[in-house]
Amino acid sequence: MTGRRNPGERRRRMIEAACELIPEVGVNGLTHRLVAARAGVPLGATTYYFASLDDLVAAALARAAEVTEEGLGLWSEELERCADVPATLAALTADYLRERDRMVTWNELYAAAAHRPELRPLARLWLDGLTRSLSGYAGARAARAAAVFVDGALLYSLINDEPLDTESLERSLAALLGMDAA
Amino acid sequence: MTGRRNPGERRRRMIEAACELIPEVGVNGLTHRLVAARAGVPLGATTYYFASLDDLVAAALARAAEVTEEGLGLWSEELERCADVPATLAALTADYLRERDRMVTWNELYAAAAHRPELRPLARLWLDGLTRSLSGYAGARAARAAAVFVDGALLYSLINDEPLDTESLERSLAALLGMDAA
DNA sequence: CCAGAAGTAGTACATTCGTACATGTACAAG
DNA sequence: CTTGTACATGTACGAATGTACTACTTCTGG
Repeated sequence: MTGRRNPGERRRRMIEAACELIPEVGVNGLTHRLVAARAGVPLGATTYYFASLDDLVAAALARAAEVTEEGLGLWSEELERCADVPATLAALTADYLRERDRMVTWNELYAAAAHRPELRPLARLWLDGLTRSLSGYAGARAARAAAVFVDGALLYSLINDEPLDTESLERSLAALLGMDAA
Repeated sequence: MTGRRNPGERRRRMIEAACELIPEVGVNGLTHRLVAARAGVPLGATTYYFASLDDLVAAALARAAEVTEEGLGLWSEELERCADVPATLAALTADYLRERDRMVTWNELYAAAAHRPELRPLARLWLDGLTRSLSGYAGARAARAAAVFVDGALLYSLINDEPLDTESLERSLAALLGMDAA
């Protein structure tokens, strides 16, 4: 059923292969041949299913954004039923920062979006979504500030062997989310 | 005097050209020919002065880091003689965020460092330096948290047309820097 | 003045790339 | 069965790239 003749599956495999490759070689390191080899499809398939390499890259980044949005839904649920929002958010962030491939992929998306404006809405999904999730527990400014801090922590984890510890995250997020009260 | 025969000058010009090009085409978009054309030198000069393209890129990123470090010195001085640290830091950051080319270049460095560990010390200069500067006004944790937030704001400015406003920055930084007191 | 080193510049080459294309295969509709 | 259409695949090609190389010029130390 998932054999040769299966357009949807093939397309999905190539996007998945591209997603795997982005953390390894970067967005600009992607090539048709690399994706084809990883996906186990002939070179021609990559041009048959994607009008250009940019399209393939965009599809892969869109898929990565989709995965991130799913994760965001889980965060929302977790935050909703927890007692201590800053502590829970800190714990979620700490776990997240350990998934290095996701961090690298997301930063690649940021870098790509900096050069290609059409990718910016995609890049904004995470920060805007997190801000919206946090809006239930703090003012608009505080929610956005906390989201910005989480993104800063992402960047930090990229270039430091040890990401920020959970306690630092918790204290910082508590300070930011509570800043309207002060 | 700065005419044909002037090795130091030529090297400097090529590095400067590479720095100019990074915000335009990205680190991975750099080529010998692009740098040579921008610097106004023949192609051969780029391989005569740099063992490989990676060396050229590394030299350009090192130069960008040098410029950033100089800017950091100015921040330190400004913070030292000001009355309100969070407000001053917020104002400095707001100005900084408007220099889009610098933001893009710095994010390119982060992305490059994520893939090439030897660049990480370079990428850490800014965040570590800022943390050190702020250590005079808050605890180690708070100083680092504020620096991380500033980096988050950098990322935010990359993908949003309007960077964070000064007031948001000030409130957030005040909350983070004062979090030990709470 | 005169080697040899250092710098300059143009060109060549193997490789890799994105993409086009010709050919072949499977399958649904008539 | 025939035919048209979507899918599959191998190959080809022009363009661009990193780098090596050769010839030439300028400078420096003896």
